[in-house]
Amino acid sequence: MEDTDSRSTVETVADALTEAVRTGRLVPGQRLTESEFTARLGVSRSSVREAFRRLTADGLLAAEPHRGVMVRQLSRAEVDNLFQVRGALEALAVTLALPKLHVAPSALVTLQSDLDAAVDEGNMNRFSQLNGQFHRLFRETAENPLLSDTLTRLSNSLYWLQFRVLVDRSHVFETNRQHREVTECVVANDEDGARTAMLRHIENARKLIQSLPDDHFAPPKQHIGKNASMA
Amino acid sequence: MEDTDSRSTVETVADALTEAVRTGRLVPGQRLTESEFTARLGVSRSSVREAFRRLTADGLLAAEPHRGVMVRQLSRAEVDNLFQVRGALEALAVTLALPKLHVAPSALVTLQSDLDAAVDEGNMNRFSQLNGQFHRLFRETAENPLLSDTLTRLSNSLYWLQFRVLVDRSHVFETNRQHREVTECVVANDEDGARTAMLRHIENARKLIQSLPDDHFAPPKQHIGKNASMA
DNA sequence: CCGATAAGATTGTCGGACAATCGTTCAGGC
DNA sequence: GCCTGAACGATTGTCCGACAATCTTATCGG
Repeated sequence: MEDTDSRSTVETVADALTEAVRTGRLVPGQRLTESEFTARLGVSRSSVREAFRRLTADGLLAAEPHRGVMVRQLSRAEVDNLFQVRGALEALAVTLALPKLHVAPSALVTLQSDLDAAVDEGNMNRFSQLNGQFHRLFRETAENPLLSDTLTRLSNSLYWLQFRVLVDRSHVFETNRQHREVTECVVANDEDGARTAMLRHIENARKLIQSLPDDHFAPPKQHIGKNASMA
Repeated sequence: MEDTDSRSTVETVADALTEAVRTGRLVPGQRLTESEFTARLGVSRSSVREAFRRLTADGLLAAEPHRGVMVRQLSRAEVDNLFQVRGALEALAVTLALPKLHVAPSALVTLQSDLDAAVDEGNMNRFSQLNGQFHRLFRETAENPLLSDTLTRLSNSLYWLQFRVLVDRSHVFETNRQHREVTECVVANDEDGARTAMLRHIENARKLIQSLPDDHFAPPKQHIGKNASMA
């Protein structure tokens, strides 16, 4: 705990929690209590609460009134809902990014080479990491911060499930083939083709995730009425 | 005070702030201090801070570290970014909602009649309200809570600008004509037509908003803060 | 075995306190 | 006179302790 406090306390806590989720020390569905982290990280309850709320907004945690927060675990229905939104936004990202990527495709083709190499080596962790970079490249090249942030939030919610799928060797060839399809359409300046290929890729990811056993998902539940602020 | 506290303190504060923004008592760009509302609403600073964070996540307020929060004011670039995302998501809402609205179109056609009536009467406030209901009908019929919440958040950020545009009589005929176009496509079960009409409607709204004078927008973000712009 | 009740745990809210940071003001140096 | 910079006030960030409200769990009685 001898951090040089260059960032704010809340950021430190939030980063620690994010790391714990990413490394799997905290698994989806697991309940987190405030007191647990005030003690472990040596910060006040206020900071822990603030970090909880921030990560909840980021899609990494889920909060229920008077019941605390847990590592977010999606139901199958929520996965479908998320992929509908994700598909629309990733397609938009392709449309916005394509002109820029077409004139300067070096980053994309390099990334594609790395993906191919990772597949050849059977290095699933690296492939998973590069897969994230692939999608990030599109949403950042789109130069729309709102779009990028929204997609990042969706990705955060999916992190665990996506990881479960991507480490499976049996799907990696097909998945990477779809990547290559998108890349080739971008190089060929084929917008419709790139969009379609990306949508097919997203739909494929959805199906792979939905093929996971039930114990990876939250039980189907009624939607929690969040906020109704219009009249 | 004399409220029967059926909801939580934070919700009460958040609702009060939302109402203040909607009625125009708080205008975009205005800075809000915590102490101001602890005193006025008789709640603790914790609750005010929490309410600020919640409304920031909802897109109604904007926060900057160590500088507090203000009523969110978009720059022209942010408006464009928002409308790109909004277009993609409203189009998705149309696609998802169309089958359901086609078999049970009564709510939609009633709403369209009300819109037409509001136009005939020149009742701009009512038209603005019904316009919100029109879009809300699609995103709620889509039965995708994530999509609905995301679109609601975008709408919150736009509320003020949209209101400025909608109260202007000179655009209401064209705007409502586009509504009717969407409605007719839905009744005719023409998905592509409905999507296209909705996208045209959204793009039209963007242009109307961008035609507002500069003082409705936040200054464009720039990293170099050396200029002296005093008034 | 099941339901009702009591005890415990956890969150929601409060009030105060202090440090860190930002914006402004004002004095001094060029 | 204008710019630089130090002091100041205002505001946010963080911590602490306390209590009420609510949820969870354990216990008891039918």
